Amino acid sequence: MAAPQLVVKPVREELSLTDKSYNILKKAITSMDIYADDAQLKMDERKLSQQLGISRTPLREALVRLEQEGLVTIAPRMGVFIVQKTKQEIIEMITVWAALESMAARLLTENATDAEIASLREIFSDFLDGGVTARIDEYSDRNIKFHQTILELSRCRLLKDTADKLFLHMRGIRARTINELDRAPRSIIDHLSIIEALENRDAALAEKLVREHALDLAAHVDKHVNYLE
Amino acid sequence: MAAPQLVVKPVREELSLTDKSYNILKKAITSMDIYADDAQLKMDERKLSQQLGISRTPLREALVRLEQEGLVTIAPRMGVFIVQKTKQEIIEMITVWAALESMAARLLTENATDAEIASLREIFSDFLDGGVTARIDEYSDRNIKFHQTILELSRCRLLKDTADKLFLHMRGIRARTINELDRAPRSIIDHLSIIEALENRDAALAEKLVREHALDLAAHVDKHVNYLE
DNA sequence: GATTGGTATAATGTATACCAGATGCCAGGG
DNA sequence: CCCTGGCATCTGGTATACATTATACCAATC
Repeated sequence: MAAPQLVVKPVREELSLTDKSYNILKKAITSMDIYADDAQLKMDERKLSQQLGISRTPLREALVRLEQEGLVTIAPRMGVFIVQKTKQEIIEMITVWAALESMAARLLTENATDAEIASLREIFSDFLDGGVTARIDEYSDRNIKFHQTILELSRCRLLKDTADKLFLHMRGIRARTINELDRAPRSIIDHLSIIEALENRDAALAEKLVREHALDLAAHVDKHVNYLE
Repeated sequence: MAAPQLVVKPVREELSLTDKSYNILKKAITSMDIYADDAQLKMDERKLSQQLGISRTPLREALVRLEQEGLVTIAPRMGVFIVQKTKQEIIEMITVWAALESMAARLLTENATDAEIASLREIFSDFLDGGVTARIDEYSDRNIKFHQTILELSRCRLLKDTADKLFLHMRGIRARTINELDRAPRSIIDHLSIIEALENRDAALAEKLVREHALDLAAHVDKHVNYLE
C-alpha cells in the first residue's frame, strides 16, 4: 500500500474576468424576458463595464463569446444587442432538438443500464395519480429533467452539449409559453410511452416516439405562438 | 406595377479586424495537418499579431471565437493551443452528424421539389459506370457535396449550420483518413439507395439509410483509425 | 551529476487612451 | 410644416501600456 501523501487539487479555480463576466451576462440574458414590450435590448459597453467593475477589454471578449453562441449580435459601430429569436428560428431549434434527442434515445437503449432507465420513471413518480395541472411549475421542472436525462444517458457528450446550447435559447421563451406549451396531461402520456420503449430496448420505437413528441411541440408552436412578431 | 427604383446592397462589406483575423485563422487551422508529429500547436499571440499586422486586442477576440467553436483551447496564463480531437470525439461528431442528417432527409421528403431531388442524382452521374477508385479525390468532393446538399434541401437552416460546424472539425482529419474512410464503391451504393428513398418520398426509409450510412462510418473509424492516440 | 531554488525574461490578462464612425439635435431653407 | 445639412456628442474599434504569472536558465548545494 502506498505511503500516505499530501493530496491537493489544482489552485486554478480562479476564473478570468472574461469568464466571470461571460457567466454573469449569460445568466442575466437567459433569465430576462426578452420579448417584453419594454425590454432593453441594447447593451452599453461602458456602462456594463462600470457595473461589473472591470475594464472594457475582458467584457468585450465575453460579448464575443455571447455573440458566437447566438445570444447577442454585435453590429459594427452600432453596439451589441440581445437577439430576439423569430418563430421560425424557435421551430428550427425544436427540430434540431428532436434530431438530437431521438438519436440519444436510440443510443440509450444500447448504453444505459436498467437502473438508469428506471430512474427516468422515478422522475414522474409523484405525478402518476393525476393532478398534474395543479402543480404545473414543478411538473415543468421534471419535464426538463426528463429530456436532459435522456441526452445524458446516451453516453454521447457531444449530443448533450449540442442540445444544451439549444436549450439555452429556449429558456427565454419558456417564461412566456409555459402554460400553452407544456400541455402536461398529454405530455406525461408521451413520456411514459417513451420510457416503456426504452425499457424494452426498442431503439426504433423509442427514437420514433421521442422525435414525434418534439415535432409535436414544434407544430404546436407553429400554430399557437403568435407573440413572436 | 411599381416604379423602377435604385436597388443597392448595404455598403457594409467591410469586416472588422476581429472578423478578418478570425476567418484567416480558421482557414489556417482547418487546412493544416493537426496530427502531424511536428505540428506546432501553440499559437503565439504576439507573433501572430505581427504577422497579421494588427494589435493583440482584435486578435484575442478572434481567438475567443475560435475557442468557443472548439478549434483552440485557451489555457489561462499559458497560451492558446490548437486542439487535437480524440478518436472518441471524432466518433461523437459523426454520431451527431448522423442525427442531423437523418432528420434532414426526413424533412427533405416533405420540403424538396422533384427537381431538387434529381439534382442529388446528378452529383454522381459521372461515376455510375464504375471506375470510382481511379478518381478518388474527385469522388470525395462529390461525396461532401452530396451530404451538404441533403442538409441544404431540408430547408432547415439551423440543421445545416449545426452540421457545418461539426464538419469544420472533420476537415482536419480528412486529409489523413481519406483513403481509408471513403470506401467509395460501398459508399456510392449507399448513396443511390438514399436517393431512391428520397425520390419515393419515403421519409422513414430515407432517414434510416442516412443514419446507418453515417453510423457505419463511425464504426469504421472506431475499428480502423488508430493514429489518434 | 542531479536536483533545487532563485532570478531574469517573456508572454498573457487587464486597463486605458485614442480614433473613427454613428446618432441626435438644431438651424436654415424650401 | 417638413426636409436637409452640419455640428456636437457618444459609442464602439483598435492600439498601446502596465501588471501579473509562467517558463527557462543558471547557480549552488547535496
